[in-house]
Amino acid sequence: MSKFKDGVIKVVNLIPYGKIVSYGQVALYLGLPRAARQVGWVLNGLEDHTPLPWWRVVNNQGRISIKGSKHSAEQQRQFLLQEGIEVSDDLTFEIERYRFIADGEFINKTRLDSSYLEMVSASLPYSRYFKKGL
DNA sequence: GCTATGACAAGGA
DNA sequence: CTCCTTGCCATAG
Repeated sequence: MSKFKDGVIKVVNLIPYGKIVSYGQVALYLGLPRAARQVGWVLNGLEDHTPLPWWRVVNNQGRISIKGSKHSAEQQRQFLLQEGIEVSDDLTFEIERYRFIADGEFINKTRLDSSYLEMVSASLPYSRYFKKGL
């Protein structure tokens, strides 16, 4: 198990029921703001028995962009619908309505160092994924 | 070490 | 809105 893969699993497991995050967000919470593609790569390679709410990770444009073989986009849509997330037939949805925003408790559990948080909180594109108070 | 490969993201046409 | 391009970076070969 690589550190990156462990991190992805850890973060995704912290996403609450009924909430979603983008691949880029997961990468951001891992300390690697531009590693969104790798997050998808890891999820694609998960073993079937790995307990993980992988369906809560979606494309930042508000659509399901899964391409894996073991799970279909429609399957992910069904999982999301079960959690009360309104996903249209064309696999799109209002992402900002359901997006998870990192709060204090989440930050503690992810154990990100303060310097990184400070840097990322000052960056306009990234700060919106963290709650204001931090 | 080097190249190819993505369940991505953001910006432009 | 839909393409298309460029930037990205952890892994697999």
